[in-house]
Amino acid sequence: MKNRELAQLLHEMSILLEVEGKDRFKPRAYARAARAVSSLGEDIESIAARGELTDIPGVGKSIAKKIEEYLRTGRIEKLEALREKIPVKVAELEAIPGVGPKTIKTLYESLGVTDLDSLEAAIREGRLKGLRGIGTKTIEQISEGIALVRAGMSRVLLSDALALAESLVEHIRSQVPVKRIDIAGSVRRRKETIGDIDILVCADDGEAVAGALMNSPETADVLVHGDTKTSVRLRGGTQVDLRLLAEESYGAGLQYFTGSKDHNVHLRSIAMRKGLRLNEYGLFDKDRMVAGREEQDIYSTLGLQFIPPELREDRGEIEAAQKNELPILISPNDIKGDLHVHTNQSDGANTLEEMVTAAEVLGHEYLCISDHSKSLTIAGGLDEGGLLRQMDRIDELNASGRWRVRILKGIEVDILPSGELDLDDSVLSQLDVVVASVHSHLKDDRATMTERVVTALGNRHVDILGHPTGRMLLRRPRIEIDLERVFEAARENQVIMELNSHPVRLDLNDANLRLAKEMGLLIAINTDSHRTQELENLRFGVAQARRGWLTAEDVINTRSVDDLLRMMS
DNA sequence: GCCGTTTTCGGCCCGACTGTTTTCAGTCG
Repeated sequence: MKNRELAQLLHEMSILLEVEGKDRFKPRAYARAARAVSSLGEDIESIAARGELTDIPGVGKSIAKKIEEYLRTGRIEKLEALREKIPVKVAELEAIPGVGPKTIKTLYESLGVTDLDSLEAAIREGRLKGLRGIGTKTIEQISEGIALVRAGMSRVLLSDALALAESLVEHIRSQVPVKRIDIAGSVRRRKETIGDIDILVCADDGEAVAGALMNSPETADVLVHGDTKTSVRLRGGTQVDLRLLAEESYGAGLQYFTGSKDHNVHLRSIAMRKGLRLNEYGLFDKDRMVAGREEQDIYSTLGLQFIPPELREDRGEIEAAQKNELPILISPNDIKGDLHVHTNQSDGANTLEEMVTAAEVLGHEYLCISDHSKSLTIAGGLDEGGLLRQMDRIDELNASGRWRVRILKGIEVDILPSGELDLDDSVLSQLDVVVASVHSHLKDDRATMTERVVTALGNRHVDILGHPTGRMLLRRPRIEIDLERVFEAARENQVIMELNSHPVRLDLNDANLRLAKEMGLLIAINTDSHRTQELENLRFGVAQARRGWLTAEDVINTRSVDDLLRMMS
């Protein structure tokens, strides 16, 4: 996938153009194109091959040409020229909170600052003093910002952000009476990683609410404190924005601060076309508010279905809502069982019995035990003999009547570098569910890895491809693989794609899921649990599935155990 | 540079907060 790199290049162009300062709107056009490219569900190369680059919103003739140039040569001449003219390390400087294009321009033109080191030197030598628009406060803020960037202040996992946000909401509730309080922003949209946390409140004593946040045990610093907005930094480095909203504007604020930015811009353009004005205080006809108290009123007044937060990325959800064609998204209650969990027979922490008991408490109808296979020695993978003994044990437990949960026999079998599976077909054929996964030789090149996985999918015993891209959020990138090729092979062989619910994996991602669905594939939402508590991670998998536009129909483990086994046989 | 149920030209989201300004510019979301 070259999408990410291309998006970065387009973004860099937008900043450099802004520093150049010739045109006020060209930088915005490049920024928009960069965002559009980064949220594509498909390889940019495939779109280019079909000649459909200008179908991407924000990409016109000129940017399409530059994309083609990049795909052909790996470079964009115009960007190279800009870099030559303005040799600034945009990504480094832009990461400093409070530093944007204009500041970068000033620092570069007046002081020759091009990166963190030269900026730090300029501060040390006192050369920032006296620059127009930069006073002692700003210098201090930049100094602290440099330290934050150096410390690698980064995004956090959705699971961590959600836990923090929920505990802050509880803290505020316990301190101050509130009429309404909600988590908004990317946490509400359930993005896989989170930059900062947004909390919205309607309360009689707004100052007390802000105080509760500023004094919370998690709070390290107060960044901003005004009448309607307070921002703090938590001990872990995560920023929290608290906004106080009036009751009659609460829905409009919730809509506005949930985002995404692109969704809101698009929504506002629809309002404009209807002669209305939309902002965080409401939807207005001249000065008269026509919606604002409830979020759904904003959408209905604009002639739209209510759009679930997980879809609000301006990836077609607004057009679908206009036509009344939004999918009925899967919900946690639709899930009837988990098809990928480990026990202490391989690298899990709990016994088979403990895992089944925990699944029963969650109300699962079935649980498939799928420990690792023998080549994954570090995880204590099972060989054929060990697996057969586990299967006998499962038969005994199912027969014992101790649980309502039906235990299914499975394995997470390694896909070897050759594309062969790690266990003999004669044993695999006796299992209910075979999950096949790549755990080794993760650095195979794209062609090799694609061939390897496609070969594995050709084994008739494989039911599910486990964590198909192998990525670990904030830790390691996805494997190099042609997903479309893999999806085609999966369709031919009737293999199901896993949506691994572990908060670090969430693999497939939202865009991949949508592509898989469009290509007619079924998805299994599994937890890959290694301990009983992780069975509850289904919550994150379902959220990701919703971001991928999936309905209950698209997901195999919304089926009863009989239907499930029939579909996988 | 992009885009169009007002437009192929003339617009381009908008408000809060901060700092450095004596009336506003820059950043952020």
